[in-house]
Amino acid sequence: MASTDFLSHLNPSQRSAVEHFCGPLLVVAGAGSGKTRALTYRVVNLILTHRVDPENILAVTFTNKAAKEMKARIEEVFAQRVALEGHGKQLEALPAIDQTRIRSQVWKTYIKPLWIGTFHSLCARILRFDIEKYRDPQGRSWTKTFSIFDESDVQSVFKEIVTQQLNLDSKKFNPKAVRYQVSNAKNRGWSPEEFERQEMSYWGRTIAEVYRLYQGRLAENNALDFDDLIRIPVELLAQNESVLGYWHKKFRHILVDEYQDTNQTQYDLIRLLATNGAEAKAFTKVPENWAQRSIFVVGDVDQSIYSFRMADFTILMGFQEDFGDGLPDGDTRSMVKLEENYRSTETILEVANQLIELNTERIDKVLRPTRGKGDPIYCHRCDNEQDEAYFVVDRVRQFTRQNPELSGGDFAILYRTNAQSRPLEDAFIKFNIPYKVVGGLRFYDRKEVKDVLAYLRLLENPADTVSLKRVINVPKRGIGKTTLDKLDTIAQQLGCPLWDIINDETSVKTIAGRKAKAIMGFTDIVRNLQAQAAADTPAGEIFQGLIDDTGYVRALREVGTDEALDRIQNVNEIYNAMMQYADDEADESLGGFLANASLASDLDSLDEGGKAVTLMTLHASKGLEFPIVFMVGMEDGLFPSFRSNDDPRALEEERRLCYVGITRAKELLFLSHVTMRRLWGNYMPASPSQFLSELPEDLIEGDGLPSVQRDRALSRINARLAPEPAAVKTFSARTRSSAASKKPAGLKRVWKLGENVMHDKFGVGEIVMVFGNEKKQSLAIKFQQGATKIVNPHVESIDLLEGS
DNA sequence: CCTTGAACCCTTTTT
DNA sequence: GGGTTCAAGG
Repeated sequence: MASTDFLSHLNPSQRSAVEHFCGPLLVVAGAGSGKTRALTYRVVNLILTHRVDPENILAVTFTNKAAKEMKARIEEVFAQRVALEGHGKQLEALPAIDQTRIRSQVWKTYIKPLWIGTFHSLCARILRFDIEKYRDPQGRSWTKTFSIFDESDVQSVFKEIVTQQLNLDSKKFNPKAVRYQVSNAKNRGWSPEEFERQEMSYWGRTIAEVYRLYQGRLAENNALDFDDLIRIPVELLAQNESVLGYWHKKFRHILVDEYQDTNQTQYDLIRLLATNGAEAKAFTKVPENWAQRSIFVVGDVDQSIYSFRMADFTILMGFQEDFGDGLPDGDTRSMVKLEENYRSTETILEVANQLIELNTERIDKVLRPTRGKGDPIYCHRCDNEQDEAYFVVDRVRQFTRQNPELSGGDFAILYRTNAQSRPLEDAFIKFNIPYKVVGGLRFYDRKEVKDVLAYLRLLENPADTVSLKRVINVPKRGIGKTTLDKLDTIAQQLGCPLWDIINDETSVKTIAGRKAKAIMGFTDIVRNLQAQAAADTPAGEIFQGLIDDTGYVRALREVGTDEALDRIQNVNEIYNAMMQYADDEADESLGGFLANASLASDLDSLDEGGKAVTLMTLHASKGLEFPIVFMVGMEDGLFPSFRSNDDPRALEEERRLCYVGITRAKELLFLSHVTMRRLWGNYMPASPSQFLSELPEDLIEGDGLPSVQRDRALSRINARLAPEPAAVKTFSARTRSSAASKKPAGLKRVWKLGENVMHDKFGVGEIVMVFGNEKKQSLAIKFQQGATKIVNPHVESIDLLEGS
């Protein structure tokens, strides 16, 4: 077989994306159009056909999970080839020992040298080589053993600066809001000074000051946050020609997935690497520049859902101008569109297409179905979130009962906010159905895991005072706040890390008096373990020593509660994670493991197709697919979020998020909303999401859309799903008089201020505010019962009262 | 110094 | 409703 036989699995557009060799290429890839396949095969093709050395390839993925999958798929292609060429057989037909040998050989030759990962993990890797060459504008520097602060570390630093160091009014300067501003500034590539220039007010000056102090704090701790992980390489490449030259020369072929979700700094990084520092346009103007080099980006503007962390899809939209030939679609050689969808039924695609067409900021593109029509979308209206959870569980049970080939892993429940998982979890527990929540509390966010990791970080990086403070009295050693404050004050006055103070016997004795012994007990343990770490002892061995010496597990065992035993389990799990990392990456170093752990996310370990039903946010679902998808909580204010109320661009992003959710489904899609939702303890009325009224009615069944006749809905779904007796009876759909009395859609009325109205649930009220335009109105109504509510007249049943 | 209970945020979305 | 933070008492 020719060396390009693997290309036969591709359609013509995919094939032209994969076979493109040098120069720039933008791949506009709709949901489910096989872009992962295109990326994977492109890497294979570069190596096989064009003889590109794997170590010259840089592929940026959006999640660690995607990186892992991509490596696995590339490995699979190569392993099959070696089996065929070397043994004349399919890999599976060979003895197990040969399979293993082939795989490990392929891994070593082709996979390990590839640079595949997220922006964050790849940058962490670059920094572990080169961070010591970096100086920030204040002349500060970091060492290779830098810590990566996670979000909660960062939050606590901000809180300390805002409320203690600067003593600001936390009403006006909410530490979280300030942190968000600083993060945004960093992702735009703004220094504190630049921020001040952009926001010339007391507010702006104050944020800039916090930003300055925060950066100082990071430097003192020899630490970086997630934003710095990208920002510092960018600054380093911009300030150091030889470092830039090295990486530019190394990464000849750059691939970026989910390009619509890159932000300014990430773009700068890619640009610097690709062009050796030149502006994109200037670089492209000289064709020879691209002689042995390419930049290949894949994305879909309609799936841009991360603008809250400064992702900017106009970067993708500018690619043609930037790197490309800028020619129209028919003539361009620097853009390919993948529009054939292999994932979903025609119905699902039609619904998705019609929804997303309401957005104004897009690249024109449709998803063409390749599969059959499929079943209608089913939209259900529930009384409250428990009712909704039971609806979901009910359907899952019925489907799995009637279709033995289905397992829990074929179902996904998607929601807008993490907090929505609770009622769903309760229902799954009650009916004893295995489920898995993605996101929420990460493994690495658990207290006991953070404690152990803080110890480990301290071994690598003694300047990490945040970690030091976390563990100095864990388990309890009688080192309290007073003692710690005394030591900390001195350290700050001397401008040295806290560790340097407590590591000096004399100082400790002077400052801490009778607590000195407790502190020295702690420093002895840490010093001993640090020596091991410095001698490159494998991470696993250090971990064991740590657990023994600190008595961390012993203390938990003494507590003896179920919770404590769980924690011991999680501590053991860290060891497993270390072994796993050492295996996967052939790296036993503590530093490697720690960097990896800081960047790990819950999604990485998600096992699709397992027994457990997956519960997650719509954001987390990007890139995944499931045969059966439930989108719950389709209510105004929740989805779309109330924060997008008066911001059209934010609303478009919510709509894209809805589009992402819909296009996850392969076979069946369920939508649901509730009439009453519990918020901070008390029930609030909720009206159906405006997105529901934006979907094509003729493709949707069920009692959830006011305009859809219930009869038709019930007949179809009930015909397929036999009714469940007993336990599920309490939540089976019951006739709602209000649903039956709904006005037909299309009868749209322009509502005016001051009109008196009758609402079918809340009674008589007066319109006190009108939002939106004639096409899409929402009303603030002050009801006689007292409450004022914002309602959507297109989906709520409202009548005008005579004489108003 | 550590435990207890009241006050107090909170719900966008995440590498 | 629920998890975290902060003050008072042991």
